[in-house]
Amino acid sequence: MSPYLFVLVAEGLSALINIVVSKGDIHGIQIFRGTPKVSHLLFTGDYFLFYRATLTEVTNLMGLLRSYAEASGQEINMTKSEVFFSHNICRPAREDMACIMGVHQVLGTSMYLRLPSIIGRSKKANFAFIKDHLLKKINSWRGRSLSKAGKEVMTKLVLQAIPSYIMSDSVILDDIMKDIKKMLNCFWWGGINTNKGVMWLAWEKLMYSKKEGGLGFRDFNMDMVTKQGFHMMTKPKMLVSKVFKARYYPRSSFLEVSLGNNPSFVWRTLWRSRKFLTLGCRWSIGDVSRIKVMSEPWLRGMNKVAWEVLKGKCVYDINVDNVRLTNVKQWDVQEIRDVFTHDVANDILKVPLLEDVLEDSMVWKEEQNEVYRVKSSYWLLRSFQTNRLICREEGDWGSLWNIKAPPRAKHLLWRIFRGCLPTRKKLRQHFVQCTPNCQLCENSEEDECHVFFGCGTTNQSWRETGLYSNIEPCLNNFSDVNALILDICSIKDMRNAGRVAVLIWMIWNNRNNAIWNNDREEASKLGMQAYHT
DNA sequence: GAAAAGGAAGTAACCCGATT
DNA sequence: AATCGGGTTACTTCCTTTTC
Repeated sequence: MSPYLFVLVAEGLSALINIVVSKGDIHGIQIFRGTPKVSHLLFTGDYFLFYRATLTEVTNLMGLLRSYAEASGQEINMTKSEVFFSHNICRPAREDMACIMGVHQVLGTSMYLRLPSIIGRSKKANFAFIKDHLLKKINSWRGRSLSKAGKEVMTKLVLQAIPSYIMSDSVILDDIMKDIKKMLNCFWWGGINTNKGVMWLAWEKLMYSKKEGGLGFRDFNMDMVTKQGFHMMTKPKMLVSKVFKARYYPRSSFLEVSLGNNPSFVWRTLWRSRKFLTLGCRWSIGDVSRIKVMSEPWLRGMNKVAWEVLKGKCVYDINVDNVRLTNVKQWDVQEIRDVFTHDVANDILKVPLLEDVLEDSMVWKEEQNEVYRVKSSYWLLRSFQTNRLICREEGDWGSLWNIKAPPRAKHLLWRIFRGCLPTRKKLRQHFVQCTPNCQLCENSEEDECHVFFGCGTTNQSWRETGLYSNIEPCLNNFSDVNALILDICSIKDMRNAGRVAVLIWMIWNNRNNAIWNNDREEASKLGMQAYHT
């Protein structure tokens, strides 16, 4: 059945339930005083019904479901349904009621929408399934030979998307995260049939952005969680927002509340996102404002919320309304200058009071449309972490990725720059047993310089393409391959740079074919191919 | 030889029920 | 509603082993 029909029919069920609830025949559950009573949650074909575990309510519910089935013509499959009882219902009572309804009892350990429905103490075990998913996916792709560029797409679009669903409302444990990164790194550096191989770079270094010399793999976990926090603040009318607000911060705002007692796992996660929200969120001030001056982020262009105060006696109690003229939407300049230090006062006066903002509303300052985006949040958080481990690798990485060449060629250049191209010399440095000499000419040691510029065949192919005139002067000036290639890539003519990149890739490809498949191309042919790509 | 992985042990955090 | 404590689980740190 089409999903739309499902929704239409479900509306009917929802209405039915509402009627019965309002008559008092069935009571929804309330997890806390002040939270809305929830009697049902519907998600496409899945229905969650909540009610008291008494015989009358059970029979009422069954009657309701029967009339729904008759009216809609939809059979409810009781064998596929499950019931979960609270701990304080004794065993015989549970069995009786389950029997009346004709459904299984569950312990609550099952999964719903690919998420564990109850998260207990051993989260490691609860979330271990993520690793299985990933492993399956990787295995299903093993055996196909993917270029590094292909693997990049695969990793970014497929593999990292698997945990993202779970990541959107729970922070994955470090241990599991470590394993995931390990798996991805193995996949990245591994060969066709095996995930083994020299891991030339740690995953953390691949997570640098492309401009910083990495490949831009990301970990969005915290940012996705923060998105939920943003929703919680900006959409107070959503059911979840209401429930969480009533349970955890009934009298204060989301940003200033303490963790509270008996916090749930999800609340813990949301709660942690506050400090990241304060980095990118700003209040837009409405007509009547309850924003507390000291504890809420509402100033523009300030990284810290706290500041120095002149007459600091009760600033913690005042809100924005107190430093504003009544009736007119303007700052009370006199008052502000009296209470705050000079700099702070200037900052305050810079905050615009917009006529068309009626109510206080939270906006995301990193985006034009002021709506939270995981992407901008990621860069924001990262910019705050720069003083820690994250530092960029030296080099002009921008020009590398801007070259007009197929991605596979650019990836090869990147590997050369990063010093992780498995030439014989490099392999021996990593203590892999192999002969040191070039496999094509067997004259000299195989290092990058020799492969791409020194070897007889390659030299010839440079001439064939007519690019030799470009690189010849460089050969004498630079001793370092990186600097040489970089110089060629930064020449104005992007088409030429692209040709150089392609030819380099063809040379490397030819070398690999020669070594592994004993299949060697003529230099002239290489040159021609590179020229016409 | 270097980096990653594994192990052990001590410490912090957490869950959850009991208590008032 | 809030706090406390017992028992687990997770994290940290340091060290050794393994792998290429």
